[in-house]
Amino acid sequence: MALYGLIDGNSFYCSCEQAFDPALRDKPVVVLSNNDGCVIARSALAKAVGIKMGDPWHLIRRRPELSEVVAKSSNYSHYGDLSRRVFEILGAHVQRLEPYSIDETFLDLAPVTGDLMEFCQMLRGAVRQIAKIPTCVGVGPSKTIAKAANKLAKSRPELNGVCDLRDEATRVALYQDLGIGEVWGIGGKTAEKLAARGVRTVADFLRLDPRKVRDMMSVVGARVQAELRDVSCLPLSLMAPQRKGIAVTRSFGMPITDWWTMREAVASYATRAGEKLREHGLLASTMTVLLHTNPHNGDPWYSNQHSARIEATNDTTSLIGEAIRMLEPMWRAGFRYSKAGIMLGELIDAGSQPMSLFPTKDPVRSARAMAALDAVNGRFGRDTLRPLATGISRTWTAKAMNLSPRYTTRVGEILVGTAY
DNA sequence: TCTGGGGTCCTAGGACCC
DNA sequence: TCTGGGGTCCTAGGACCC
Repeated sequence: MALYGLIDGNSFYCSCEQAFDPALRDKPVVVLSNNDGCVIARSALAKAVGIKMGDPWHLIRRRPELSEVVAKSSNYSHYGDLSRRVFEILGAHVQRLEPYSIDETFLDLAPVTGDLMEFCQMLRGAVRQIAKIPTCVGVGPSKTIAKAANKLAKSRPELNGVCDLRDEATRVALYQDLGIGEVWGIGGKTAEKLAARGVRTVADFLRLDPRKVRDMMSVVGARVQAELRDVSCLPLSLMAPQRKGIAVTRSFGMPITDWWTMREAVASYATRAGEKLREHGLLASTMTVLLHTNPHNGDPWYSNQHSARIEATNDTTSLIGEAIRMLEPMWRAGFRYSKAGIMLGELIDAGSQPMSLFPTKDPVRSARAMAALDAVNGRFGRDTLRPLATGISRTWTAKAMNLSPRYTTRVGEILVGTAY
């Protein structure tokens, strides 16, 4: 009988900062993204004062009631070191484990003899004592159930950090109240779709005909349902799979409008991508360069990406050369399209949301929008802008590459300042 | 209503995860 | 002024082939 455990670090990045600096342990702590832009991890106290994942730091720091909050810039090499340490400690007690992310790993608990709850508490104690990281453990007959158990262990203090869902009657009772969106593999979109059909809890979801689930949610949903029904479909994978892509992407704190600044940035991303390739012992045979303007400020935004087959390499100079070659035409086009987008917004007097006009069923608005579009294309060239459901954009794709990428290097998701 | 059938390969887009 | 970064998998649909 399969038996899985899932152990993960509580507020992992924050716990790492607190492990490093004990003075932070009784404070609300957040860890910030690149450029200290937004919150990517919150300690329990930070969650308690209402800080949400992704909250922009520049807004939080202005609120007087949050003046106690300590913010740390992210330090991924530090977190990686502690993560390896935690996995080492666990490996000393569990023969088969599958690290799943930087802060969590699945455990094969089937071979454990004796009291399983005591064993899980022992693991927690070892990690807390040696690595100074607090953890929670979920236990169940499938990975998905173990994930759900882990979540419950976190949200219910009376469980003391370990939640055991081996017993079917316990699960059935819990599924009555467990929101389907809480389940591993069910995201916001799917939860919305299910809610529209009156499916809100795991219990509701398990009542659905599996064929209907398959139709609605593809094999992914079918698998989730089976796993929740105690049919384990996701075995433990002991070998880390080969990387399929490597990405180096950054946004800037300020709009970048100078070509040489952008060129240098992309060169440094290509350099970093080369380092990662060599670390993994890989060559890239396809490269993608992405670039977009700030999508948050209400202006029409520009987004573009270009992929090309390249001669398999992990050489820095070659990667930089390819990246710059791809970047250059997109950079020039970005200015043109941004200007065109702004002109369109002015012409249709749509304020900051011209994209919401396309497509529209209102014939008057539609006609006005199309007339504006014609005017813009008259100025900037045919087909500069075309109506799309998701926004004003122009895709630039080389259709010549008909070979399958073996490994992809994506270099640069770049914020270009809109040029007026 | 019927329109050949069965493949492969590739891309774009969507959804999800941490 | 200031809004993350790095991944995976699945599907639909087009091009192409015999």
